[in-house]
Amino acid sequence: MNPFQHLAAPIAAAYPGLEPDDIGFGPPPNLELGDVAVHLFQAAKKLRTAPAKLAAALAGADLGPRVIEAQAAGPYLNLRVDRAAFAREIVDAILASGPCFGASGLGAGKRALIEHTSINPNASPHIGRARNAMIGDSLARLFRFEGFDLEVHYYVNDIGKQIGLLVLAAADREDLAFDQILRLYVEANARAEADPEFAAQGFDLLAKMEEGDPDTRARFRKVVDLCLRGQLGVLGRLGVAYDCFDYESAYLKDPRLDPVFEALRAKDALFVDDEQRLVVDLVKIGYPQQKRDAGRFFVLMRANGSSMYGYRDLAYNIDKEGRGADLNLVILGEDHKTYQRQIAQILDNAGHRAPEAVYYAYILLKESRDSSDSTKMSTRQGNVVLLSDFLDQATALAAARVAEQCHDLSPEDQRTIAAQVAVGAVRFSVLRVSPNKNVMFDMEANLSFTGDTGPYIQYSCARIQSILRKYGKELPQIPAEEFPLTTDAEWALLLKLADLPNVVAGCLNQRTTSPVAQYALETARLFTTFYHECPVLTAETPALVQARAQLCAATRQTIANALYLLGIEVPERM
RNA sequence: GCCCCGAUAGUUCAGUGGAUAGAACGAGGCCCUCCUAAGGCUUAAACGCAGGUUCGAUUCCUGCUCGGGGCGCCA
Repeated sequence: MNPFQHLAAPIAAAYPGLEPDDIGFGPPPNLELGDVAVHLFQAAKKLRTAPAKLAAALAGADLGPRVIEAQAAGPYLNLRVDRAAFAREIVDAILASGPCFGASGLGAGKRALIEHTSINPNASPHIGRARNAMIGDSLARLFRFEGFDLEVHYYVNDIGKQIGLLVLAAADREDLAFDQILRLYVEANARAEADPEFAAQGFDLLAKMEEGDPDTRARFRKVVDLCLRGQLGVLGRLGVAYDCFDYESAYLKDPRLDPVFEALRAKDALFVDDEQRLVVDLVKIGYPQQKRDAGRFFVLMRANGSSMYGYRDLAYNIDKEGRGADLNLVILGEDHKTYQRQIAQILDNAGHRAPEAVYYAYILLKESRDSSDSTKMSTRQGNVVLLSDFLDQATALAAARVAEQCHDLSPEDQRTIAAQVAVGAVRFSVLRVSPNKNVMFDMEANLSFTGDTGPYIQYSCARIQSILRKYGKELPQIPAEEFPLTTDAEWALLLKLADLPNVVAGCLNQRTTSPVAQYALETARLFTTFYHECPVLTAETPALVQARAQLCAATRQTIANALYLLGIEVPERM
C-alpha cells in the first residue's frame, strides 16, 4: 500500500514516456516542508532533464484535488495535501486488513523450507546459539506472513565424535538430567584430550552406531532426546517452534550420494590420501584456487571408514532439496561460511542445488557499561549467558513491575505478561541488529526495559489498549466520513503506519527481519509523541474522539503485526 | 599468509548516491491536579584513515588501519 501512488498518475500523464512508477513518494525530512515529498530523480533521468527543473514545472501544474499546495525545493517537490482524506484511507486499510496488514502476498502459491537452530545436543542454549533460532524463527514468521507454505526443519546432530564421547560418559548414569549434560560433555571432551584410550572408546562406540547396532543406537537416542527435549523447552519459551526433526543418523550411507561421488570421480576430484582418508579436491570442480590451498580439500571419511559431518550433510541437503520447495533456506553462523561454500560446490558439481544460506555473526558479551571491551561466549569456559538464565532474571524483574501495575490481575495473567516482556527484551535486542554484525549483549541494559527495547514497544501497545478500554463502547472498524486527523503528530504517525508493507517486502527480499525491529520502535516512538500531544478520550469533538481512537487501534494493529514477525507478543496491560 | 564480514556520538544500535545523519544508554537541567513515569521535554556529543568514480559519497570502488569469522580428519 502506498496511499500516495495515485498522486503519481496526473504527473505521469503530463509527460509522455513517464510511468507512475517512476515517481516515488516519501516523508519529507520534516513536516514544515510539506506533508509528502515527491522524489523526481528517476523521472528526471528518464526525461533527460534536471530534477530541479522538473520540480519547478510541477509546482505550477494541477496535481489533483487532494493536493493543496506544491512547492519545489531544489530537486524535490513538496506537497501540502488533504491530510484528513489520506488519514481516513490509511486507517481504513489497516483496520480492514487486521492481522494481515503489512503483507503483500509475495509468497502466495509458493512452498518454502527453512532449517534453523540445529544446535548440538550438548547443553542448554546460550544467547549466542539462540541468535540462530531467533533469526530463523523470525524469518519463518515473515515467510508465512507473506503467504508461503512453509516447513521449519531442525537438523538433530545425533551422531559424531562429540556425541559419542558424551554417550560414553553417560553410560552408567541412569538418572541423568538435562542440566547435568553440559558438565558431562565438557568433562568427556577434556578426558578424551588427555586419555587416548577413552577417545578410542568413543570412536569405537561411534563406529558401532554407524554400523547400526540397535543397542548403541538406543543409547545415543536416549541421551540425544533428553538433551533435545531440554533445549526445545528453553527455545519454546521464546516462542520458537519446528515442524520437522531430521536426525543426522538417518543420513549415513545414503545411496543418493552415489551419483555425487560419480560426478566427483568424473573430474578426478575424489581421492584416498596417503593416510587412507577419503578426500575431495574442490579445486578440480571449480572451487577458487587460493594461497596455501586454503579450503581446497574436504574430508568425507576417516581412515577407519567412519563418516565426517560433511558426508552426512551432503545427503541431508539432497534430502531437503527433494522436498521440492521453491525456496530452500538454511540459517548458519558465519563460522560455517567456508564450509557451506564447499558443500555447495560438491552439490553443484552433481547437478544439485544447495540451499540458500543466511549467515549471522556472533554475539559477544559486553564487559562493562562504558567500555567497548567484550568477550566471546564459550560454553566450555563457562562465560556465557544462558538463554534460560536471562529469561528467568528478566521474568522476575518484569513480574515485580507487573505486580505493581496490574495487581488486580490474576497471578496467572501476571506471569503471562512477565514472560512476554522477558521474551520481548531478548528477541528485540538480538533481532534489531543487522545479522552480519556482531551483537554486543549487555545484560544490564537488556534487563532495564527502558529506552530502545522490546518492552518499550510493548508498553506503547499497553497504553493503546488502556485508551481503547476506556473508550468504553465498541469501536467501528470503518472510519466515519468526518475524520479530522490533521495535526503533525497524527500525520507523522500515519505516514509511518502506511510504510509497513514496504518494510516487510524489503525484508523478504533481503532475508532479514532487523528492519522490522527498527520499524516497530520508530512507530512506537511516533505513537508516544501523538499520545502526549493529542488527547484521545477528551478530544474536542465526538468525531475527533472516534477518529483518534481508530488511529490508536490501527497503530496497535500495525505494531502487533510487526512484533509478530519478531516473535514478540503484545500484552493487553503491563 | 590468504579468503569473507564489519567500522557512524563516551557506549549500544539505526539510516541514506542527494534537503539540518536518526534513536537509546550514560552525563547536565526539567515534567506525574494531564487517556499507564516501563513515559515525556531539554542541553552537549558521531560517519576510522587516504585516494578514486560522481553535478553530488557517510553510502559505490581501491588501498591502509583496527575488530570479528574462516582456511583437510569438530559439528
